[in-house]
Amino acid sequence: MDMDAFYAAVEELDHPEFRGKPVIVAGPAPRGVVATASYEARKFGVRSGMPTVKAQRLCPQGIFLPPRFERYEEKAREIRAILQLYSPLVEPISLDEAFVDLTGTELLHGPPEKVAEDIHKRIPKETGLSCSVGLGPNKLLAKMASDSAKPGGLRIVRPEEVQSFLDPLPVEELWGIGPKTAARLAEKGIRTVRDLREVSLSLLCSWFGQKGGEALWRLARGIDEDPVVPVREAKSISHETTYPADLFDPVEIAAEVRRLAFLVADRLREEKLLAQTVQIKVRFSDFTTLTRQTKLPEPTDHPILLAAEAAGLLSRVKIPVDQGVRLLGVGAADLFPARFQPLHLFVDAKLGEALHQIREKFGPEFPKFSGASPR
DNA sequence: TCTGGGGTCCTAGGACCC
DNA sequence: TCTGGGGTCCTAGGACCC
Repeated sequence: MDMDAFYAAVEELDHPEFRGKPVIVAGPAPRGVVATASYEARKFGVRSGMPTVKAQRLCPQGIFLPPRFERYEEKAREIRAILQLYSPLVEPISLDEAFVDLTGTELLHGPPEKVAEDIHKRIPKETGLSCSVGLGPNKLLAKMASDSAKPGGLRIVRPEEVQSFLDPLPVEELWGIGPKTAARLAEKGIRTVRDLREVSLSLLCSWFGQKGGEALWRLARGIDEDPVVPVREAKSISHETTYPADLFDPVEIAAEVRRLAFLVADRLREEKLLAQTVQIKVRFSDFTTLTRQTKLPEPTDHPILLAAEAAGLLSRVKIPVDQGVRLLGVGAADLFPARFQPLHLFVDAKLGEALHQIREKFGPEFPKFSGASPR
């Protein structure tokens, strides 16, 4: 199940005066990008991922709105609750998309075809938002079926129809084939799924490696054994910011890294997790991007420890003289449930706890990251 | 036109060990 | 003195998805 132009549709729901107009939910120009464009806006060529400034040029009469994620999350919860009436196996892919495993639900809810129709009618009726639904023998085909039904449709792909459904599609419509892989395939004259299916497994592996080749071979045949998994453990948590203007002051850059590390610490604590790996990401004016990571002796959620590690990683990065810093990011990986109190051998655990409580009470802008604090 | 923020998974090279 | 082959862990980068 995949919601149609979800963020834009929620805005139209909340602002009836916007309905039928080109609504574009986007980060602010000049550096923002389009998150979702309504179908009305798509007529002008506006697409998600497109820089906001370009969307403004293509569609000057567009209604440009900043995202309101909390509101979208509210609607997403309503939608998930509906899906969960039909199966306990609901796997959200994002706020606006989810897999529902209907295996074995027939006695309770009737045949999957009927359930798909039910969901397709019920979600718009109960949430006021349009959705597309795809039914297939596995996740790959359900996903591709719903894509082919957009907007507002329902598509059923039965096992015997799999190849005739996939064959005429361009390879880039396969879930997992992006622009790079599509371009490499096009160089070899492979444009449709049928073309791809005619390439032998061994040739694909010689081009894309063992795993890559096998993945393409299976995609072309609609083979997918991935189970529907209702709850996945997070593998990493991160925060990153693209600055309205590039940063040049090393003191300010370091202060920003510490601020982001504190945000990551907040989230680790909220989710009751400890991290043993700290990562930073730096993107320069020319868009070159690098990452540094390090493994800690023990997992932690301590804001000062995490900030110190992140700052240490930053000190390993040589910022070219002609480059400013466009983006900074801090991430945590190697996550463990915080079942036991971490040892915190070197930094007072009570200080970390106090910082967490201050930020809970007064907000994440505390303490001030002036850039003046020493490293 | 100039490229967000949050993720996942894969590859490749080097260190280290047996 | 110089040498294999395999495995694991760590790090950096890249492709892809929403």
